[in-house]
Amino acid sequence: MPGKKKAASGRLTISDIARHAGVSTSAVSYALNGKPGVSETTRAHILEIARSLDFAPTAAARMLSQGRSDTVGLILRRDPRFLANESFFMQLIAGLEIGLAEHGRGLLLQLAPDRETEIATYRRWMSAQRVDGVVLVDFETDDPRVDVIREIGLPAVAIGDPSLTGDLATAWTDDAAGVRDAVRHLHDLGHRAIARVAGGAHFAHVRIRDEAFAAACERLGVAHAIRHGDFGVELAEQHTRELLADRAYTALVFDSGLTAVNGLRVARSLGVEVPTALSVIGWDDSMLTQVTDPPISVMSYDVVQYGTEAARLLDAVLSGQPPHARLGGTPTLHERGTTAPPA
Amino acid sequence: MPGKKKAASGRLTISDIARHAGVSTSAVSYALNGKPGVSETTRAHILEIARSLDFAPTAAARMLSQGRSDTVGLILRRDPRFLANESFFMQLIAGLEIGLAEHGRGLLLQLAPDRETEIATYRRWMSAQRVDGVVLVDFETDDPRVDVIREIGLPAVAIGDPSLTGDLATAWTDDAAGVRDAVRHLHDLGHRAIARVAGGAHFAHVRIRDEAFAAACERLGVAHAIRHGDFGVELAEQHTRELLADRAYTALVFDSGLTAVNGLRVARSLGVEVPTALSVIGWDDSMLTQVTDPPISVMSYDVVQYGTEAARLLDAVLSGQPPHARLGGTPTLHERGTTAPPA
DNA sequence: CTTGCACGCTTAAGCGCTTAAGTTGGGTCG
DNA sequence: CGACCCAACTTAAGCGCTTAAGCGTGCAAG
Repeated sequence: MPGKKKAASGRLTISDIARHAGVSTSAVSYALNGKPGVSETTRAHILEIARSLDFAPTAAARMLSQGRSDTVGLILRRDPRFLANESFFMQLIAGLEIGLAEHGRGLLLQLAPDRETEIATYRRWMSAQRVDGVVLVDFETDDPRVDVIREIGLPAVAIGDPSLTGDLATAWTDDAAGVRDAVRHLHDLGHRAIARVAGGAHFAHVRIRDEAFAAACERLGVAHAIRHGDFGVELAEQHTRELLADRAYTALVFDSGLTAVNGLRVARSLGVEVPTALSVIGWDDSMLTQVTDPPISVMSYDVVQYGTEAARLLDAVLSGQPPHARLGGTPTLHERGTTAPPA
Repeated sequence: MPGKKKAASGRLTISDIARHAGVSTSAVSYALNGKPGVSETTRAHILEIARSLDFAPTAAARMLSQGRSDTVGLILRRDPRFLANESFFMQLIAGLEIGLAEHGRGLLLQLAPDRETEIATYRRWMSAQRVDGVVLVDFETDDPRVDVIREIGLPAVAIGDPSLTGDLATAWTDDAAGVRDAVRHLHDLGHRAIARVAGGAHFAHVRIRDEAFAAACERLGVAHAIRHGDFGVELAEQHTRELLADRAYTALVFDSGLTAVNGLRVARSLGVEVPTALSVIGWDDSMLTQVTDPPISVMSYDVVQYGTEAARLLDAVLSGQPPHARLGGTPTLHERGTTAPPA
């Protein structure tokens, strides 16, 4: 009988495996971690025993001695009920998971009510070594997190435009190119007056789209207007009504799927037919924009893939590579039922 | 000058604090954890130093010596692109966070492609002590996880109907009561033939709603039918078309918000006016059902609150209380624009 | 004036791993 | 044939915390 000392009081440890295999704990450690120090036959023997006993090394002990937690943190700083409407984050999380899984890392998720709490949590995570790195989302202009993250030296990858993320490693999408495409397409259809119903102006990606939109319109000689809201439907609805009041614009470009759907409804309630009297383009592909009648033409890219790229970038940072920017996707126009030549 | 021995090579530890305060590390530990063993003045002194140095004890070291990880695991076993459409999960996660935060616990999130991977992850988490407990969602009839969780002794809280979760602590919503309400309301309006466009039949909550629906209809002498899909729009659309083909039913009750929205569109495309010729009720409140024209009447409850209750229940389990069931909410009908007396 | 004991603190052991630094024993080479 | 070396292990220290046990001290009770 193998066990002779400890009566297996509680949980399986590396020394239980060592005893069963008749070797020292360090041999087991070497074997388990694929490091040199044991012969191949011994290694196989140890692995077999570990497998048969369903052994997995205690995470905390590894963390403590290796100084790594194999965990990556993500803080979402939005109202929960809002978040739920943004399929973006769920897809992003899914993508992150895929990328993180490649190195066996887990994702620690946290919701924060405000910026201060978010930053305090990064500090706490850093000093407690709770995570090896973090993923930052929702960048604003002059985002305070850039400095904080550098100050505390927390490895991070930013999801946002490189113009906002300072010296952080950044996964980005070329929103500007997407906006240019949308405007060009509408122009090609014959539209000469296009308005943009945007999200919160403090979001940097909104500003970037704003600029690209204005620039593209001007280059093509298209009349244009921008209204800023907060990604909620109330403000977007108000802006849509205003923009539609004098029928000055023949196309509306929205900053989300939700606001586009709402805009479609508002237009119809005003007696404005889509797409014959008005073209509508939304942002971000989701079921939401596909179940309307007609289904909404949207700018979109593969968010899951984007998340995976971000995770890989973080992995590069964690393995010591200098931070750099990586393109995670370029939005393209998916034409469905809400884009057509103006009346 | 305080520091005299260690030149603070790397990270701040409890002994740095001890040195600064002129006490032993155990005194610091007692002080930090609010335990007896130090005088109040010493405690205040230590806390002040820790605060000023922005010290937080290394998570791994605490975990190792305490045998707890202060982390709770959640595995979502759904297609990412599907998940994104279910605002339910984001709201649930938000609620869980709120409840977990009450005891400083974090949420480790994982996506699993299939049941086997999910179960394997629970085993791994358990033997690695990666989490203190888990939250289980998406129960099926004869769910294999009930036995596995008991077998490995992983503390858990189930989110689902108590009839499915065996001896697990369970947070549930009284879906049956909600369905009864919906049927009664439609009956009161004058409807005498109601159909239900349901989600996947292997989901237990779908079965529970099925039974409550059939029972309620029979008690009231209402003709009824049920079609099972998969929570996707394709099947739901097909079923909606079939059910509407001979105008046998004057009301349709859907199992989600998405399918209800889609159903609304399908009805309209068939020339069936809502709510004059057809009443529609959806499930789960979300922006989605509010931006349609007319906005959809839904059965819903506070999912965030539900999540918080679940987290508190898990806390009870973790503190040794025997598992029990806790009602997290009862869906009620939010009447909006898609319910009216039949023509 | 002793005994006792509660208080406030320190000492030291231990949580379960990793890994640098030995320690063998067999093969190689001069 | 002895010196040497390398592969294959073991020993032991250390990661940073918690906590049981120990140890003076001061004060109340006997």
